[in-house]
Amino acid sequence: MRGMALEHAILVSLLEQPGSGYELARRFERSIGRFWTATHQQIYRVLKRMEADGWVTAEEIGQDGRPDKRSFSVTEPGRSLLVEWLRAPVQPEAVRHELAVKIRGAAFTDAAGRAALIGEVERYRAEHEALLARYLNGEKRDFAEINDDGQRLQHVVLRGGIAYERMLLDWLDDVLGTLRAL
Amino acid sequence: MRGMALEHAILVSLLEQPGSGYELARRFERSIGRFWTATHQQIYRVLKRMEADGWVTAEEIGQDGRPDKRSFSVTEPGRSLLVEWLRAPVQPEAVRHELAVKIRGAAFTDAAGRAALIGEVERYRAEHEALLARYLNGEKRDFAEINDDGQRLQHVVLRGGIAYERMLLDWLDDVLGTLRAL
DNA sequence: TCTTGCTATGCAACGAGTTGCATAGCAAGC
DNA sequence: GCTTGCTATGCAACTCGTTGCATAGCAAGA
Repeated sequence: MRGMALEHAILVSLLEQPGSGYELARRFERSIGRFWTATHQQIYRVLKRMEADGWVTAEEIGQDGRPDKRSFSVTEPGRSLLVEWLRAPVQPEAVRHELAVKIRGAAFTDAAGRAALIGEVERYRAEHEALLARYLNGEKRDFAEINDDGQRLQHVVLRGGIAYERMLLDWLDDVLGTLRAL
Repeated sequence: MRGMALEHAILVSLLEQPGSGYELARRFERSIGRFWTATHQQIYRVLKRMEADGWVTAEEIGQDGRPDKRSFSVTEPGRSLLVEWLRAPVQPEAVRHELAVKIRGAAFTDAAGRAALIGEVERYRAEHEALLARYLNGEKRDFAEINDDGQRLQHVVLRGGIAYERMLLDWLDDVLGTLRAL
């Protein structure tokens, strides 16, 4: 019961909306992926274990014109496991900020190397600018009117993503200024 | 040459200042740990591999009154490996934000569960408030006067940490407001 | 004297995450 | 007709990170 965190993200996602492994993988590429990444291989593997443990059940759904799928729902034991986990302390996150390592590493390269890094930071910045635009777009689309608590909670998490991206863009400008002034 | 990222963080740290595995582990608890976490077991294991690959060399240092240590420095091949890596694109980070999962999970628990989560968020907030205070303190201590490029780069990374913590505290207030209003 | 804590190093087992590959049917465009 | 791409599922091998444990000397305080 240590790591086992993908399980919880899957339980939340399936409680919000039952679905197949494939559908889950797509959600992890979109909304859930903002705060928890996972590949389809990982999801199928964990889903199988969760099914064996009785936290989720699958329903076979025959589709015409495309392969059958197995739609998963959360069982009562699964739900109470999640509720229990919600009460547990938040574990300190494992930080892994590659760009920060590169920036400190810039002290040990030459002018050409620093110029290349500046280019990389600019590219990275453009990516995150586009990401912020997508978030803001999604916010307008999905949260124009708020109807229930689930939506309110999804919205506050999205606001976190937006705040993060804005902070990041400001900091990247600071980084670019610093690198250019060396 | 895929993940292999702890290696780079170690190279940067050893270029900034040679040191033993133990000293590195302490640095990863402090400054480097702000953007890259690693345990001493991991560090020793990787250091051994890096030594075998010729990226670092060790010098035995006998100390009186405490165990001998092996102080590591970066070799020329190690340095050029780092410089090469600096030019490579920044990989997209694997996000893993447990608190966000819990917040969305709060939709599926009762009032008591939500109250417990609020308590957890408050505790988490207090932790990060203390962390911000430490960062600001370290900034005053270490960057009152700036003498070289290395310091300038370390400072901009620290400013990133400070900006992150400020953003996080604001967002946690938003989260607490949202949870209390449910 | 005994215990706690710090420096200093490391092994072994396990669990989680990544990468590459494989299958299979159907739809859409060239 | 052929290729590309999407839905849908999964295995196998590997690497990375975590956890628990072990050793050993010295310092400081109860």
